[in-house]
Amino acid sequence: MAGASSRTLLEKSPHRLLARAVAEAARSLGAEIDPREVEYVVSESPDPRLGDYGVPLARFARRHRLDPGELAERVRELLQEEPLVAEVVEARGYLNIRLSAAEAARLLAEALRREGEALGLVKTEEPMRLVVEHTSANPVHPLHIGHARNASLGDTLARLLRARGHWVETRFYINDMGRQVAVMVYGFRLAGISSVPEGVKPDHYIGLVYAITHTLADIEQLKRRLEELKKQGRGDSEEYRETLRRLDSLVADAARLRERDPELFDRIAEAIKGRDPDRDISEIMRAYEQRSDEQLVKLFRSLVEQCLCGFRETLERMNIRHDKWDWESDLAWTSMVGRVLEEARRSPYYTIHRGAEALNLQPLLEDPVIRKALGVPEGYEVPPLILRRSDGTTLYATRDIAYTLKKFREANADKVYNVVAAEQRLEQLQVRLALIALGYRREGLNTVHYAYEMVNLPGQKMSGRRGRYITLDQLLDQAVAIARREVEKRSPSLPEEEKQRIAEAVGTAAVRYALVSVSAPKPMTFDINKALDFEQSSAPYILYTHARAANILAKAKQRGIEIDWDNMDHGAAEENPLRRRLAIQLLQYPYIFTKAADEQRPELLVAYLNRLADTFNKWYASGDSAVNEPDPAKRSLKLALVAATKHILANTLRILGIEPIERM
RNA sequence: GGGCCCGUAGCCUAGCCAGGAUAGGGCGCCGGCCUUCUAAGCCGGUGAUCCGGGGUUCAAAUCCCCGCGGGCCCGCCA
Repeated sequence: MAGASSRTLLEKSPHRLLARAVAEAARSLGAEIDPREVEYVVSESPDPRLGDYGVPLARFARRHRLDPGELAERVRELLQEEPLVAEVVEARGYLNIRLSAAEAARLLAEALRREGEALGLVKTEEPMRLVVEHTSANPVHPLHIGHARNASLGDTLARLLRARGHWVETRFYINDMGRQVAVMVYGFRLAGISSVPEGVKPDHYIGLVYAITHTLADIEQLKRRLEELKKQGRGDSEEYRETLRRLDSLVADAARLRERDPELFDRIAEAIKGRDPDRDISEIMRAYEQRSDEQLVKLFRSLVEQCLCGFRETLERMNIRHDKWDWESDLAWTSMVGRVLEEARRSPYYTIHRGAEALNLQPLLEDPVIRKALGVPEGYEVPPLILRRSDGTTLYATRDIAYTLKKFREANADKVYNVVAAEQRLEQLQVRLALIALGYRREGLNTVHYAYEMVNLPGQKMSGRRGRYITLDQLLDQAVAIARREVEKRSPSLPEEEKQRIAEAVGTAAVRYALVSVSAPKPMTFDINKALDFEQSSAPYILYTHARAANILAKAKQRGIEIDWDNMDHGAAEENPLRRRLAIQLLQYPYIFTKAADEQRPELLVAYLNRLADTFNKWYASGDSAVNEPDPAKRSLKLALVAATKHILANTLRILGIEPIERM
C-alpha cells in the first residue's frame, strides 16, 4: 500500500511547509518563531509567475532582528529538499514557493487510493468528548428563520467536530418553565381543548393559540390601564394617548390573527373577557413549577411534546436530529437546582442582593486567566446574578447553571458548546462565571458560547407573540417549489418521483447553505429570493458540480474504464494550468478541514467548496475530457482528480448537513 | 449613561483576531459559448472614498483614539 495519507497532505500543505521551514531556519539563526505565527500569514500569490504560495518573510526577519537575506537563504535551503516544492521565488519582501503539481498529484492519488471516500477527513490526535446544545426554541410557536440559523450552525458544528474524530452529543433544551409556555397552556384552557386537532401541524396550531392568547391578554391589560388612568382623571395625559396607540396596534394584530381561525379566536376572546390574564398566567406558572396540579402538569407536558413533534418534523427535513432532549422542568423538580443553591450558599461569592439570594461575580473578573478564557475585556462590570426570587422560586439562569453541569456530567464532557443568540451574551457569561464561583472552574472555563446574530426579514421584524413570522416550513416549501420548477425546466424527462426527490434535496440544501455562508456574528437579512438563487455560491451550484463529477465517473465505468493506480502519469498534472490548479487545491483540503474544525469555523468550508467547484467547472468547461483521454496513464490521473473532487465535495456537503446527489 | 456586535461596489459577502504583494467571490447589468464527460455550467466586460476623521508604523480594510449609522444587552423576564 502506498505511503501518503490525508495526514501527509496536511503536513505537506503549503501553510505547514512554509511555517516549518521559516521556524526552523529562524532557530538555526538563534531566533524563536512560533510556526503558527507563520502559518497564519501564508497566502496565495497574486501572480502565478511569482509562485503559488508565499509568506512575507521580511517582516519576520525584522521582528526578530535577523538578516533578511540570510533568513531567506536558510528557508530556501530547507524548502529545496522538499520534493513538493518545485521552486522558491523571492519578490517584494515575500518568499514564495511554486509547487510541483506532479508531486501534489502523486500524494493525492496515494491518499485517495488508501482512503477512498474518506479522503481528507484527518482525525484529531486529541479526541474530546463534546456536547453541542443548539436550537432550543421555545415550544410555543413554529420554528422560523432565526431558529434555522441556530439549528444549521449547531448541527454543522456537531457534524464538523464528529468528522474530526471527536465524540459529540447534541442536545435540545426544552424551555417549558417560562411565562411563554404558561401563556400557551392558558390559551388551550380558555379554548377548552387539551390537544391539537387532527390534520394540523401541531407547532403551527400551538403558535396560533399562543399568539392569540398573548395578544388578547395584552389587550385586556392595556384596557385595564386605560380605565385606571381615566379614574385618576388622566384621560388626556401623554401616557393615556400612548397606551391608546399601543392598543390600536394590538387590535390590528388581533384582527389578523382572527382571520386565521375565527372560531378559535372567538372562543379564547370570549373566555378571557373580564379575567385578569396576568394573574391567571402567574398562577399557572407557579402551579407547574410546584407540581401542585397533576392535570395541569399533564397538559403542559402533552402540549409541549406536541409542539416538539412539529419541530422534529421540520428539523428532519433539514437533516437535523438531536441526541438528547432535556426538560427544564426536570431540573427544577429534581434536586439539581436545589444543589446549585446549596453550593452557592457555601461559596465565598454568595451575597444577598436587595433581599434576594445572589452571586457577586465581579471579583472573578480580576483573574486575567478567567477574563481571557471568557473573552471579557478589562474593566468590564458584571451585575450580580440573582439565583432565587424573594418568593422562593428560581430563575432561568439558576436552572441554566444546573443544566450546564448536567451536560458535563451526563456526557462526561470535556467541553460544552452552547449555540445561543448573541443577545444572551450577558446571561451566558454569568452562567460561566457562576460555575467558577461554585467551584466548577473546569466546567466554567470549558463552556463556550457559540454566539450568532439575529436574522431579520427584509420587511418588518418578526414577532412570535404577535404571530408575525415566516415559518421555516413555509420557507422550505418555497425553496423546494423553486427547485421543482428548475428541475422541470432542465430535466423534464426524469420520472416524477426522482424530480421531487431532487427538488426536496436541492431546496432544503439551499436554505442550510445560505445560513452558514454568513459568519455567525454578522447580523443577517434573510432575503428568500437571494438565498434561493440557484447560481454560483449556493448549494445547488455545489450539488450540480458534485453530480457532474459523479456523472463523469459513471460514464467511465460504463465504458469499462477504471483508474489504474500503478500506471498513472502524475506529471500530466503539470501539463494544463487548470489540472494543476485543481491538484493543488485538492491537496489543500486537509488543512482547510482541520482548521475549520479546530477553530469551529464552518464558513471556511463553504468558501473552500465554492473555490473547488469553481476550479473543477472551469477545468470541465475547458474541454480537457477525462473519459475521452486516449493515453491510459493520463486518463488515470484525470479520473483520480475527478474522484478526489467528488469525494471532497461529498464529504464537505455532508458536514454541512447536505446529502450529495448523483444526478440533477 | 455604560458595554458588546456589525458597517467592504446598486445589493450580498470573504479578508480584520495573528498589519505587508494590484482588496477576493457572488448577485445585478452588457456581450459571447450547447453535434465531444450534465449550460443549475463556462468565457469576456461593468462596477469599491474598505462608514468618516485623527494616530501608530517602512507599511493600515486589518492595530489605537474620537465620531457617525444599524442591531443587541445592562430584569427578583426567558
